Amino acid sequence: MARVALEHAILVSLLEQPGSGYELARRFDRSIGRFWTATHQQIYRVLKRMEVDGWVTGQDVDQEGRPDKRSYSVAAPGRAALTTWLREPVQPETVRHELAVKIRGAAFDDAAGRAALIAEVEHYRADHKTTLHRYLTGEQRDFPDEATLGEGQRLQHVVLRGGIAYERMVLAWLDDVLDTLHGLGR
Amino acid sequence: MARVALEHAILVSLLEQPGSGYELARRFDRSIGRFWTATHQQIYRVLKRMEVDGWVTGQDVDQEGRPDKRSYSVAAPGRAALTTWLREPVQPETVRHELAVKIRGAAFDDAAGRAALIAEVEHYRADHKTTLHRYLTGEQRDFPDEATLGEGQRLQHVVLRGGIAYERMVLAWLDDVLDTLHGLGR
DNA sequence: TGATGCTATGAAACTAGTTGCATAGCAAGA
DNA sequence: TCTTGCTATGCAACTAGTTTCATAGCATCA
Repeated sequence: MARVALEHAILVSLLEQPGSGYELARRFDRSIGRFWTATHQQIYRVLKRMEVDGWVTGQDVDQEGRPDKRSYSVAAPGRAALTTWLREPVQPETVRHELAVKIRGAAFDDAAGRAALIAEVEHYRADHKTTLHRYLTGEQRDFPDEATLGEGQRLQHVVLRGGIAYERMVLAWLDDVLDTLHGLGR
Repeated sequence: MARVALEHAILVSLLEQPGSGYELARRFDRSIGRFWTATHQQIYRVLKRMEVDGWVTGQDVDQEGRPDKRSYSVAAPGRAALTTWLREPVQPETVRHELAVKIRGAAFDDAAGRAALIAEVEHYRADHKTTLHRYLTGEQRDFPDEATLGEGQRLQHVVLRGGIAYERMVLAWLDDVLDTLHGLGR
């Protein structure tokens, strides 16, 4: 994992669209969540540090009908830091796939555990199916015509296509997993 | 991410085959690395904790031609802890995909940065191609005939098929990414 | 008016994971 | 003999990430 990569994910998100910690947390649950996850506590803490370092500037915004917020945008040093980081070598992904551990672990559990795992896999599959539909809906909405897209949008689109390909791959694999689990009893 | 999931990944690995911290670290770089990564420092530390907790038992093994080692195997409380964990709900994966951040970040860099990114993507692609070939070679070696496999092996195989599907998906997506990046200049 | 729920921010304590360094056995080859 | 390289284990310091708890504005509805 790259050092302090969350900072850089936040810089990209704020360059695409300035916003508050709360808004960033929601993006990290949605569009950015396709490739990065973070809790709101982590985001607020890192934003403070970035503001102290001069990477971002924050200003309080009065809102009607809801609490005030503090909106951030990227300052020149932040943009310079991002450029430096962009040119560093990409680190290999760190993989931590709990379900795969449980599948291999099922070899050391009994029939009841096996049944529980099948139920879990089905639940997990339903979640991924929902995610895929959300991505596809978002794709229709945000990228209807490739020819009219700007460069930033094309890059966002290709990342989204990665998310879509990932979800489709997962769904196909989970079918394989379910077939395998059902096949064990026989 | 599940709480203390590394312990459980170690339990599964030790149930499949007892071994030392060093051996575990290598497995986590190879077969287990398909779905979990950990450094040797982390593994040694967690193994100590697991031994204190009575989850595993370690014993020193004299070796000829190489340094002595401490080999661990799973004790009854560890096996019980694993069973409990196996039946807990699966947590959604936490995604941290640095390359995706960099691709979206490329919208805020110049032509030189774009060229550097293309080189990085190509390097990254070569790594994944190597990984795919390693998986396919391992599959031929370890799972030549599905009909003769035991239950544990079938479960290991379906996890490996997941790794293979993942690598194939990544390679196809990286081609899409490269096309997109090349298409920006025009 | 009280309950619910979303928006909005944050402190504190903890757990997990990384990085750099250190040590040592033993084999093979220059 | 010296160097290189793999096997084998570990400490210390640090950074990243999670969990729990707390606060407060404002809208809606019962």
